[in-house]
Amino acid sequence: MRLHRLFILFPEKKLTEEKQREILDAGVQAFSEKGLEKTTMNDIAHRAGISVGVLYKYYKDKDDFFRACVYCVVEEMRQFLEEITRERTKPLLQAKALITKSRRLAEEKRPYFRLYLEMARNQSLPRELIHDIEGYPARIYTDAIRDAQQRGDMRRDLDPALLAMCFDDLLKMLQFSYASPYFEERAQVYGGEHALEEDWLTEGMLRFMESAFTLESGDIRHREETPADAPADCKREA
Amino acid sequence: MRLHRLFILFPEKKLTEEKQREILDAGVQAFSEKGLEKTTMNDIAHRAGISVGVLYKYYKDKDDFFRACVYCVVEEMRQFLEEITRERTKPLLQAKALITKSRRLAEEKRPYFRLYLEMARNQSLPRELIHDIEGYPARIYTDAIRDAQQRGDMRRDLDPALLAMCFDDLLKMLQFSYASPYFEERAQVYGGEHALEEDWLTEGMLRFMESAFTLESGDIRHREETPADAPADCKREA
Amino acid sequence: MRLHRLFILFPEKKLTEEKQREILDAGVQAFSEKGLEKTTMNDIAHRAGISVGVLYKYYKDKDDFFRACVYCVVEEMRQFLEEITRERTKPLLQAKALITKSRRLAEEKRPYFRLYLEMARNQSLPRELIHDIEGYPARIYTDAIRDAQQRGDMRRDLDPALLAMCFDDLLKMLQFSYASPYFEERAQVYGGEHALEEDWLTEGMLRFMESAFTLESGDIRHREETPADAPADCKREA
Amino acid sequence: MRLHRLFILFPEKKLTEEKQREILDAGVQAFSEKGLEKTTMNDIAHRAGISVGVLYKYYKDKDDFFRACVYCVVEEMRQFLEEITRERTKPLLQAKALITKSRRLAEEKRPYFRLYLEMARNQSLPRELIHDIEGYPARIYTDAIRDAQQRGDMRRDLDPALLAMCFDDLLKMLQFSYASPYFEERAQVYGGEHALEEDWLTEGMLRFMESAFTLESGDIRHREETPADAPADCKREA
DNA sequence: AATGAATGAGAATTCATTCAT
DNA sequence: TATGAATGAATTCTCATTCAT
Repeated sequence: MRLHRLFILFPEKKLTEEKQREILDAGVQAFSEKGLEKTTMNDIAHRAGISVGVLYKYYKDKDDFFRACVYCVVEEMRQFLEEITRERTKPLLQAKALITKSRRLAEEKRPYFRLYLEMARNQSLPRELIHDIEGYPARIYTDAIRDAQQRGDMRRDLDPALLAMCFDDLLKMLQFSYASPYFEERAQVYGGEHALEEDWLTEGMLRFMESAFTLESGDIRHREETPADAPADCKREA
Repeated sequence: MRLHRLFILFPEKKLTEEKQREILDAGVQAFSEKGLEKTTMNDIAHRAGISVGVLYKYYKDKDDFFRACVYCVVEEMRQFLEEITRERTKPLLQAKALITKSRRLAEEKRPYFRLYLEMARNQSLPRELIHDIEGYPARIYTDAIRDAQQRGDMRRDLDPALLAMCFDDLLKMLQFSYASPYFEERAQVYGGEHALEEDWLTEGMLRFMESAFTLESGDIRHREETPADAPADCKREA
Repeated sequence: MRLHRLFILFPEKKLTEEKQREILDAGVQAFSEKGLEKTTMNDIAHRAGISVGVLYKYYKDKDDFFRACVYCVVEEMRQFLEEITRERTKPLLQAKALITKSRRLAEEKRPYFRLYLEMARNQSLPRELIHDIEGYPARIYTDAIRDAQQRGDMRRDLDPALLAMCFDDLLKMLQFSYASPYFEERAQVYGGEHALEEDWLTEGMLRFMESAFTLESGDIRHREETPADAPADCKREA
Repeated sequence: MRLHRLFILFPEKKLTEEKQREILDAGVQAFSEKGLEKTTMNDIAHRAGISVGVLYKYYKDKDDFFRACVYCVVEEMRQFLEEITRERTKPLLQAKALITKSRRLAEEKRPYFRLYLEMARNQSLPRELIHDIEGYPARIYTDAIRDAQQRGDMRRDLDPALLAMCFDDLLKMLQFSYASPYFEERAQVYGGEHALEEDWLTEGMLRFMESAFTLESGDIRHREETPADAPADCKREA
């Protein structure tokens, strides 16, 4: 009621909400571009079209603001993960969707993933925050994998939590490859100039995972020694 | 490389070579502890037992010194990799050794891996440096994998370079888990309190890789649906 | 004075008069606690339960408001002095009352005296303001002393204005001792832990003044040399 | 020895000592002119002909520097007091010298006494510092007074510590009158335009003290009531 | 060649004051 | 008229870099 009246009297107050968003976006952008320390509060204020004073009205200090940006990004990622896992298809299909869409997300929202790296190196991050951030995907992945193991869709010779971590390891590195200049370059060291432009990385990793998470040692079939001619689709110039 | 050059510049001072080492060590330590920006040149000079003036005699500026530290670490890692791959055992055995010893290395030389993370976020790293750094392991891994594929020891349905990258992805995340506070905590989110102390992570990842890199989709064997009782070795307390 | 003017400006709002009082009280409190510069306009507004805008409606700027607070305090002190000197008893009795009641006033209204100190250090105080503030007590004291001199109740060998000033000097220091943390501590340096709690300071100063303002050099009586045993009432534990 | 060699090798090092002095002087000057908060570190650096960096090399922060200035002033005052009390003349003569020379000191070194006022209002002064500052004069005065009481040169009806405090009260106000614009003006309110230029204040207070500290109530002599004509030397225009 | 004091640009943060609502 | 969000100048403090000794 009261809120509604306020909304009518000061419809601009809604701008504040929007402005908040704008400010955080400016922060994420700036931090991901230049890093925590090289980004100045003035820079952020300028990008957001506000004065530093506003920044300090909403946030205690630079670190507080940085953490808010991290939360913002983490929340976005959680939503991304939620959306994909909402539709209760087979875990393997979900994983497939996750990988494919991660690539697009990482390309579109590079700052988000760079901010992740920026955060990961922060020495003063409270334990709880880390659990907050990693807990959700950890649970989602582990549960899905346990589920798949029970259905017989996934290898059962390993702790589901470990498989979940390996999955996230690979997914994270994939995302970094599309978001961080360093890991981008690294991907090209491995996959050549077009490693990221074409489907080399995404498709390749997808296919790697498909069997890596499905087959267990016991599934091994005897293979007769074969000569150097590998199948066409796995060849590539050095 | 750099070290060699310096040695030539001041050949009369055998101490210089040693001192250089000390200075770089101080740098690696400091940078990995506090990050590039939070580390001061005075701090480094103090740790190395020299004056800032010396620092600026050997290195153009802070960034130049940081890069030298990175080189130093990379060089160390290269040697580590070289040592392990020198003895021409089977690639799979080498991988095994790499993983097991990586853990120990990461624990003993945490600064090295933290410096890697610190470096990876640096936006102003020249392409060439990245190729320099990642090129060596990329080549080693890819060659070894191609080799193994030809012998039939490794799945052939994927580009060796891609498999190499996946391998390095997992290895890197493993190393980070033992070296970076953030990834340490993350490992515990997945594997519980003792994820790092016991062999949960190292052993688990090793076993994951064993089949992940060996089996290909075609190897799939029909498995009869099994009930909820997973094999003992994949169970874990909640 | 000022208060009167404001009352005329907003005569329709009886509340304003009261609010004014509240605002000034908030100011006096804040300024005396944290000093002129460390007190913020927001702080004052918050204490007074108003918005900064109001502050700037009534007062040109922070300095103007500070001066208003000073006036307020000075006015209060003037009333205090007026009340005591209204009843036309002997000057010496008035002085006695002044000292005794000053102590109570200083303890109850510490902010008033601290604000005095805060004001006394202000370099940009207009001459007139100082004359305004000190003129009233100066006149009262001087007149009373001149009066007492004529009656023979006070030493006549000195200018009544000078005696008045000495009296005010001692009175001020007494007040500071009960109101300012620094002078409080100083009193304890002289009189020990309980200098202020018991009557050491007040009573002592009263007795000091009694003869100091009464006797003149000519009154000197020959005193035979006496040994170390001072009279009981001047002894004190170490 | 070593110090001597250093002195010869780097005679400029002595400049540092001198520079220290210059810096503190600049600080005392600035703080006493504009107050603790209104004085900026840049201002001080500028006055001292150095850069802010130097200030922060020698002193932790502004507050630390302020305290150093206070110590510097206090030390100076202690020396002043020491010099005067060194020659073991009669306490009353020492008091006389103290008052006379205080005036000159206060006029020459106004900043010192203004800094005292600036310090006295500081809320965060540690107890110990206050005891440090006030302890020395308190002891000197109290001892001298006790001594004089035993000789019969001073009134014995009061605690020597209390008399000491009254003496210091009057001395401090005298000093303030010559050093602080506010108390200067106040002195003129009492003593007229030339209160400070001529000897009205100094001489008057001296004569006031002479008997105030000498005579005790018991010394009172009966005085016959006298008419309004006070002695010439105590008259003054209003 | 080594030292480390000095420099001063630059960053974080505060707060008096304004002004749109 | 009252509000209090927004502004941005000013201040403290840091630290890469220089240079006289």
